[in-house]
Formats: sequence, structure tokens, C-alpha cells
Amino acid sequence: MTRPRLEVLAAVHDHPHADTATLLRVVREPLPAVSHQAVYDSLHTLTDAGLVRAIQPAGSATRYEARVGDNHHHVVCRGCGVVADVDCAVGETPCLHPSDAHGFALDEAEVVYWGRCPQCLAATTP
Amino acid sequence: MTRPRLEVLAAVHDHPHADTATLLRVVREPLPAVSHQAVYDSLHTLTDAGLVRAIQPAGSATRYEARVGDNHHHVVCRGCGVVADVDCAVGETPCLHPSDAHGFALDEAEVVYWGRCPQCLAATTP
DNA sequence: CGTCTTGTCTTGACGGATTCAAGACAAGAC
DNA sequence: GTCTTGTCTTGAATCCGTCAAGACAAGACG
Repeated sequence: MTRPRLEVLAAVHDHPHADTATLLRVVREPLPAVSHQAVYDSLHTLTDAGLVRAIQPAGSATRYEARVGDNHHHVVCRGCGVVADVDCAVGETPCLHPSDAHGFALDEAEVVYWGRCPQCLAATTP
Repeated sequence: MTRPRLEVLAAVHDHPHADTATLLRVVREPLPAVSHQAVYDSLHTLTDAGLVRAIQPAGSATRYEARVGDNHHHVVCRGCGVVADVDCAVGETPCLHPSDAHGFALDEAEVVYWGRCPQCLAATTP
């Protein structure tokens, strides 16, 4: 748990849903010498440790967030790719038990809502 | 709607959840001369036409399936990346209305279940 | 029938994101 | 004090997907 890793963790905390390029830029503010490798490695380590969570909406690079442990999901804008958090409407984990899991041992249900954010809505329908 | 496109469509029908490399290989059996470009273009066209659907589980390349129009979701194996179809347990679309959509105009809820397939379960816990 | 237009296919090069490989370096174990 | 381990730097490589330019076939239209 070294300085680069702490800076990466802080960057993920401060910039939720940022992609790796953004995080690399942020981390290089206090630590100009970090390599992208260290950031990738740190992100993997932090992900394995459960301190950050990786999300990969279709069509964009990997993004990371620091909100872990609570069952929240994401809305992704089809226009600009912005990601926002949402809590599932139902209190429990409604979709965690599909009708037929084909023998899979499930440990997580990931939900992604697709739509258009207010800005893109305003831009396309003025 | 040309021969390459029909072959691509047939390949997606015959190989659900296959990635583009696999589809390219399959299409080249009857049509050895097709370029990857034609396959990519065909897949995009078919996706736009609603005849196939693209899915991108985190950590693997784009996959395509021909089951469209019904509200089904996917289980993905963390070990080998195998994808299988599941129908949502609840008849309606339970998660389509999150508590707070942040002003987004939602049009789709995508659900991915993560776990381990029977083969990987057997391999890791003998 | 001949020309024009449109859209698809081929070829080849490009770009971004991520990973691989090898060596340097620092810190703790013994 | 040396050894070992794990992390970081540097640099190259890989993989997926896209862009760009030209060839080519088919239908539209005169």
C-alpha cells in the first residue's frame, strides 16, 4: 500500500466513474512521474481488494468508482457516455434469482440502464 | 442484404454469444474471401436493423446474439467468460424504474449476472 | 441500351486501451 | 548485511475496432 496506490485510490474517490486516462491525469498532478503501468496495476490491486469497482459500459473504456458494498447500479447516456449512480427501486435484490441459472453459481447482478442524459436530451430536441 | 450479410446473420444464429473473431472464422467457411471489415459492417447494420443484438461483458470482446425482442438477460462466467441466456424471474420489467433516474430518459435496462459456470466450478473445487 | 448513383466489399493502414516483459529499486525478513 | 519480495519504470507488443480509398455490382433514369 504505497504512495502511488493511495493517490490512485484518492483519485477514484474524487472522480467517480472516471476512465483510466482521466485517472492517470489526476494522479500525475501530485505524482508527475507515475507510469500508466503503476496506475493499471494499482487499479487491479484495489479492485481485487474490493476497495474500488470497475465498470465497463459497452462502447467506452473501463471506468472505476469507489462506491462499493452497496447494491447500486448505473445509468449510462447513449449520447455522451456519462454515468450516474442509481439505487434499485426495489429494496431487496429483485433480479438476483433468475428463473434458470443454468447451474451457474451467481454472486452478483449488474444492472445498467441505458438512456439519454438531460444535456443530450436538450441538445437533440431543442 | 447481400450474401456476406446473410452469412453473418446465419453465423450469429448458429453461434449465439460468439465474439467477432469466431464469427469471422465461421463466415469464412462458406465465404473464404470476406474481409473482417465486411463482417464488422454487417454486424453494425444488422444491429441497427434490430436483427441481432450486441453484448459486451466486461473484460471480453463484443459478442452478438440473434435473440432479440424478448426481455432476456445473461449470465457470464467469471472463469471462462461463457455467456448463457436467462429470463428475468419476474414477469414484468422490475428494474426498469429506478428510484431516481437523474433526469435521464431511459429506454432499456440491461442485466448481467456474474458467477461461475458448472465447468469452472468443477475445475476449482474438485 | 448506356450512364450515373448508391451502397457494399476489399485492402491496407491507423488508433486507443490494455497487457507483457525486463530491469531498477526500496523495505522488511532473517 | 544480505536476500527476498513486491512494486515501479521503461518500452514494446497485442488485441479490438475504426478510418480511408478505391473497386465493383446493381438498380434508377434518361
